[in-house]
Amino acid sequence: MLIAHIALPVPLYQIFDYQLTKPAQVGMRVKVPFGKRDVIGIIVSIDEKTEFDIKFLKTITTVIDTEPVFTPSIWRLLNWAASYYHYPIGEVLFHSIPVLLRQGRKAIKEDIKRWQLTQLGKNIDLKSLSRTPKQKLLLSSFRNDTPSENEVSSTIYQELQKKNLIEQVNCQSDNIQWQTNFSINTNSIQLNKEQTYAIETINKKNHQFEVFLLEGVTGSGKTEVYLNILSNILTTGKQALVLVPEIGLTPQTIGRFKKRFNAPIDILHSGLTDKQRLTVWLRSKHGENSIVVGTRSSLFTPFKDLGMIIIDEEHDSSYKQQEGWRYHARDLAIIRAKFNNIPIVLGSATPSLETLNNAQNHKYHLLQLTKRAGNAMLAKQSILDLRGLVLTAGLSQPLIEQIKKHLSNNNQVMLFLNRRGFSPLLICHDCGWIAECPRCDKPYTLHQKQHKLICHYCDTPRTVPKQCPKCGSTHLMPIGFGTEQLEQQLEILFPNIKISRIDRDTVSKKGALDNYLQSIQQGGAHILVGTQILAKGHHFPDVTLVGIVDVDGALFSSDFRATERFAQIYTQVSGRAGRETKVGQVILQTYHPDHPLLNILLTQSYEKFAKLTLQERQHTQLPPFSYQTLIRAADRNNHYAPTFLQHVHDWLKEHSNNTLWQLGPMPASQPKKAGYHRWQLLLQHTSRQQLQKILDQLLIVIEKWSETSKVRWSIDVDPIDN
DNA sequence: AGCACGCCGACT
DNA sequence: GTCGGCGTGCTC
Repeated sequence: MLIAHIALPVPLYQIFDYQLTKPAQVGMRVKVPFGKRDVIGIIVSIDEKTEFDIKFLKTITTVIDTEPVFTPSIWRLLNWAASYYHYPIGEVLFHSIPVLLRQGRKAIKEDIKRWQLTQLGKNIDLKSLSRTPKQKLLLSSFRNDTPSENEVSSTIYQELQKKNLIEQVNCQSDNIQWQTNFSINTNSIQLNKEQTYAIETINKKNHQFEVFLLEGVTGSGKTEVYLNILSNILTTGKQALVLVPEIGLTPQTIGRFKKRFNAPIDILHSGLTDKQRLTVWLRSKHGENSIVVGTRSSLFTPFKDLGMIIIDEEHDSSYKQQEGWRYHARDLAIIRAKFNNIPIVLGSATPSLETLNNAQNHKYHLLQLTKRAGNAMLAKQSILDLRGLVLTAGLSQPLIEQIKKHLSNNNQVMLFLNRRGFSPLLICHDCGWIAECPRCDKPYTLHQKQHKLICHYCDTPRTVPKQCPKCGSTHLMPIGFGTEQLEQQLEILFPNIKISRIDRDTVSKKGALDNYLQSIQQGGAHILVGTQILAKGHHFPDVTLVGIVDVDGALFSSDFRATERFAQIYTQVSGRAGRETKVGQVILQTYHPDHPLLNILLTQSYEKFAKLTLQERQHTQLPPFSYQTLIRAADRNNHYAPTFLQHVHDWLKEHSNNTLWQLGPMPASQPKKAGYHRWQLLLQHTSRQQLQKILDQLLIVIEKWSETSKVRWSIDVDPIDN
């Protein structure tokens, strides 16, 4: 009797066995009875053995697929990933496929429907449609055999169909290979020596696994290098995968890709419907597109013949999934490239220290672009000592004077403040009561325009109280400042200047960011206020002054990666100030003007900072010189979670002969969230393999403990705490 | 994760 | 008297 071992979309480190009576292969989806319900599963292996009592085996209801949903290399990747991240294989497999496939939809392209003229439509006099000009235009375009696409609303089509002038017919999905018509639209951009060298080096080795780190300062032409190496891959008929950070999908960059290659390019962005996602997935699997550009989860797109992976802005933390299966898309992409034996290019102006370390050890091939295009000059950078100065919404008088100066030259000013809202605190002036989120025990942030208090930890809003609930006083004061207040102050200080605030609150509406960008691109005096969103990716050619309103928050954080993140943001930002003809200026406001990090960044470079910080990490045995895993646990009574983690700690201590460092159990960086008390235990080891082995054993025992079910626990391999 | 079973509190 | 709260246990 054949027995199929099935992974199910449940959070269990377990495979379920079923009788298999129909032909099927590993990697296919099946429908099976599971408890009282029917679920979709994926066949992980087929043989004749089972650990389970064979009498009680249920039988697979249906085999959904006619071929495996996973390509061999994705299959290998996902199995590797499930074991590396210690996450249930069922969840991993299901996470990686489009939603519609998870729900059991057939993995085949739907018949492509096409509109065509009916006999009546061919012969009817166009004049009869003169009262409906749009229908007339559409009909005549059909007659001229130039059906204009998207522009026409679907209702026009339906009207014509009602009049029996056009009809829908099925047509064979056109199987035209893009390779046959492939061409490259070369452009006139003159490559510099460094670019040429990078391109040649990568092209020389583009048939085998190798990790390239393309370290290119802002404006040094990384995209042009990408386009050139992609040309080379596409010319051989292979496909390519390009990963970009979450907000990095700028229309300009995508436009450049589409312009350059006469081949289908698919973009996976958050605005797609499930159906569109499935279509891209299928196209890619069947080799019908040349390039897929997308964010983190696009990593799991199957390809018929993948030839290269590019990770743009590889240091960006949005590549790390922060809930559920906490994988790192950059790290997994490297594994994927290795399994596929293809090159992978990591691009960044400010590589992560992990990646730089690998480059220094010659595990990665380092290629540098140090020249800014068109001889753009580096910005003047200076520290503004805030001690003893009077501030208005965080702005010192000297900074305000500088803003004035730049605006009067018809230039633009960018101000960074990594804090949304009006003020991060609302306090009662008479009794000191603080408005706190009861679920998180953290102060609410006041959002004045929305007339709401919003908890920035769990996102729950509430109305702003008119009175202090403790003493009844009506004197409630906002303390501290965020982008909203900064914007408001700037409107008072510069009444005739355009001001755009760009943060999560203002760009959440669809198209809002595009509108802002457009208005900014038009040029002229303009102040941009924003959080980190502003730092990423966009080109603001007329910005000549960048002000970092509050750097101290980043310098004195308990997270050992905070300085790295600050250095990255700072470097990216200062790289954006000024262009060919205009010298830029960057001003940092701080109460700690002598902080060594600031001085290294100002007088030297990100690279120098990175080298020094890596040395420090080596001395303190922090990543990348050791490997970490975070075990989290949460409960409602603040008792089960810490005791559970204490047991984990004790068990590990007993079973790891002192080579394992443990920190905790301790309250998580956000000790209470959405009604749950959160605890964590940090594990650190100098050997990745050893740590993996310990985790393997740990999981087996954790699963057996009865107290485990009393907590919500999770495991985070290579954590990046936010 | 679902889903059922099971045992205690406040309601048409 | 029941409806429903969520604690507990199980799923081949």
